[in-house]
Amino acid sequence: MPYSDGFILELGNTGIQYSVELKRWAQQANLGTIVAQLRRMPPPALLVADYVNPNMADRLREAGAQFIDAAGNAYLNEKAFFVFVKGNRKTSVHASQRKTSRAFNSSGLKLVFSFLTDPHLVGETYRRMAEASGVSLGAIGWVLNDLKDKGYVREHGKKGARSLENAMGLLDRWAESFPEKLLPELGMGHFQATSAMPWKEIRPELFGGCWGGEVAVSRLDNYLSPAQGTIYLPREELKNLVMEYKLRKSPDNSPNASETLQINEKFWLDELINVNQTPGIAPDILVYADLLMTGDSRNLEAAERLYAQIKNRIQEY
DNA sequence: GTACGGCACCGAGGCTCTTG
DNA sequence: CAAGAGCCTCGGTGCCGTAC
Repeated sequence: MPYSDGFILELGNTGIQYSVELKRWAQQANLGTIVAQLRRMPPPALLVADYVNPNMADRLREAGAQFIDAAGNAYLNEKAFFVFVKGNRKTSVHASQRKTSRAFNSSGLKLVFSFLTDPHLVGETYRRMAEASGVSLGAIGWVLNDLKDKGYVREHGKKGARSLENAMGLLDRWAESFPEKLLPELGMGHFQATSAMPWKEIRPELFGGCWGGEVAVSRLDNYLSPAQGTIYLPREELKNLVMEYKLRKSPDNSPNASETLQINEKFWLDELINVNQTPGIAPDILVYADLLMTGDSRNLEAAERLYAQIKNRIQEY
């Protein structure tokens, strides 16, 4: 039985009806996204995945997110029953084979990012999209066809005018794939700042960059005081920023101390995307993805408020 | 003629399997 | 268990057919 955006599953004869979110894989990086999606569904909500690893199982349980997977792992916690199973191995039989999805690979994610930042771009030509997103012309067609298949882009009229459909659903898919497929390509390393709260001193906008994550949301939304800084910066500016603020390279596995900065490549172009963004602050959807990725409960709350703002912005189109 | 979208080919990178 | 080879997937380049 479908509801607006998913399915209802009734469990045996218990009379309990779950809203179901289907995930092909459930990796740690996606924890925040998954929990946020489940919270938005009519309770009780259930994650159905092909495989949940033991670490992920613990974290989902801590977050109160119920799940079952194809390898026999589960966390179900309703008044009538309690089930927690973890540690069953993934097998090739259980894992559904990965279907290649052009729309949510790194080039697709860049293009979708441009669409969500400026929905008008969907109606432009392939060449304009390529220019604005930094994705090659040849890749645009693949991504658009995939988006059409999945129902996120619709063409209408003889002229083939395009528009975004279910933009918030697209945002969910984007925020979910971003940490896994695009972010690993962007990381330029962790750096140690000289002060304990480097975001008070460092101004990435002087180098064409901006703050993401907690620092960004703290400036959009007074509620959250940042604990960790993420900067998006053009790759060629890294040396200049490091020299200006006397940053030291620290190991990638270093603890999340407040003076530790994560610096990522800024993959979009301000001039080409029509962004109504605050200077020095990353586009809202990127901040949203950054917050979800942490899985931290205060960040999830901030992300929910940001989600509402993004929804208003996109619906104005 | 020009701008547009589709498509085929190619190179790079990553993953997996096998062998020592 | 480690290292190397091979395969597969993905994204980019560039060309071609078409429509205006």
